[in-house]
Amino acid sequence: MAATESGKKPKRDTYRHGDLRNALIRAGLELARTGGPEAVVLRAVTREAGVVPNAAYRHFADRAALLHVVSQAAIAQVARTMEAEQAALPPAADTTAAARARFRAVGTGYLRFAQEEPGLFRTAFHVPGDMTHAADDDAAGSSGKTPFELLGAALDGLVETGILPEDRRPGAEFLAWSAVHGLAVLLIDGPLRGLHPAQAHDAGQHVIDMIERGI
Amino acid sequence: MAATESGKKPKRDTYRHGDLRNALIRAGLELARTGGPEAVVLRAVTREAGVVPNAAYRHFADRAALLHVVSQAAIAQVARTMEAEQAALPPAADTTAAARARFRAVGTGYLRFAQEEPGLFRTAFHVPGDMTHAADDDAAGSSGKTPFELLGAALDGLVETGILPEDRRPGAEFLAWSAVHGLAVLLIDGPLRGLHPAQAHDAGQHVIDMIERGI
DNA sequence: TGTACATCAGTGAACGCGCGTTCACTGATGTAC
DNA sequence: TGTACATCAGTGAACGCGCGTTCACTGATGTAC
Repeated sequence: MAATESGKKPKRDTYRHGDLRNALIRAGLELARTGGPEAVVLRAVTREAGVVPNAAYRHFADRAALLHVVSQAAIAQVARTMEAEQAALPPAADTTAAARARFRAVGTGYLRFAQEEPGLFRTAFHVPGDMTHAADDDAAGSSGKTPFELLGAALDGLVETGILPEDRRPGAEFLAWSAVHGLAVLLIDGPLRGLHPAQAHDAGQHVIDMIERGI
Repeated sequence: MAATESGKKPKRDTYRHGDLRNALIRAGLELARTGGPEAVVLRAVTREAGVVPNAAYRHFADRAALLHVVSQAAIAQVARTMEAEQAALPPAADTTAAARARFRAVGTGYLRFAQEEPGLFRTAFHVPGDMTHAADDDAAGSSGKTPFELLGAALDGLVETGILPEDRRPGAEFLAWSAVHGLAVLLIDGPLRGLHPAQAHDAGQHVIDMIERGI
């Protein structure tokens, strides 16, 4: 309605876009952020990028290929949040306390991401196996470790410091992951959705307590 | 292509259907069984029931209303599977062992349903709060308890027999549910999908072990 | 037991929608000479 | 430094699809007399 159309959408002055592939991924992340993986709709993504729908086919084979890349980027963000949680840890009294804290930070970071970015979290989990093996390309500035690898490293730390008996180590990833992921789902889509962030944090700490005791 | 169209779909000889509402629910469950909640598509459901699409509007306000009822029915099936798991328990040595076994059966039944009927499981979980409060109508033959109520009763049993200290009881539902539900998701949509049923069962028992120790 | 009539379950046709994907194109860019 | 040309990123138009939902209808059923 405004006279000049107000330039809200990215109007190019060049014929070429120049960075369309990345622009599409960014637009995909933006949509996934709000609406989860099902919101990563090819026509919406290209609209967002200020480009005609079929332009996407210069950079991705089809919608599934685009969504896959967006999903990988979301997974990288999960991993980065987990690493940030560890990096923000205060110095620990001893190596045992440090190992415990690093382990707990893995879960806390995972849950923090789920709470703060439910759409991206669901998108990250959308490609079933991808949290466990590294993405092909390394999104800016992370260690390149997957969430699963971070969890594994933290569990190794528990074993090294004698907190976790060595014979309990095998399969421990899936015990810890189950509990934390389950809470994430209850918080996002389940009966705990809408919980106050502080209460959600408490619930997370209780689940991690349970894991530490029960693992 | 066959001469008589082979009568695969339910051809009515009456003008009226007679039981369309239930037929639509049954068709919805059938579709949900295969494809989860997003497969409960109004046109597919009516097609399955051998009726014209808009006929559904005589019995449901819209697609969402139909899906909600289908979801409730799926929840009732989860509860029934859990109760069946408890009912199949061998006689226990004492009340303590009995309480433990009943508690474990809650989780085992939940996981069994998730593994055997992933589509219905996802449909049951589709309405966020509904596993925790009773459905309006009581689907044939169950106790009418929700999965959440069955879990609560089992936890109460642990407290009564002194297995679970009373001060740990509050909030214990969400610890147990998180762990079991998380495993269910990993088995259905996650990195554990495609696990051999026996291995999946083992994983379930390990998660329940963790809960018992850590709760 | 028989007839008139109101009810309302299911029909038939149509709508507008947004989707993923295809095709032939055009024109800016960067390279070779 | 200047020109010719091949490349290929993005355009424009169109497709067929299945979806949820609406409308005016029709005719079997069950009730009132």
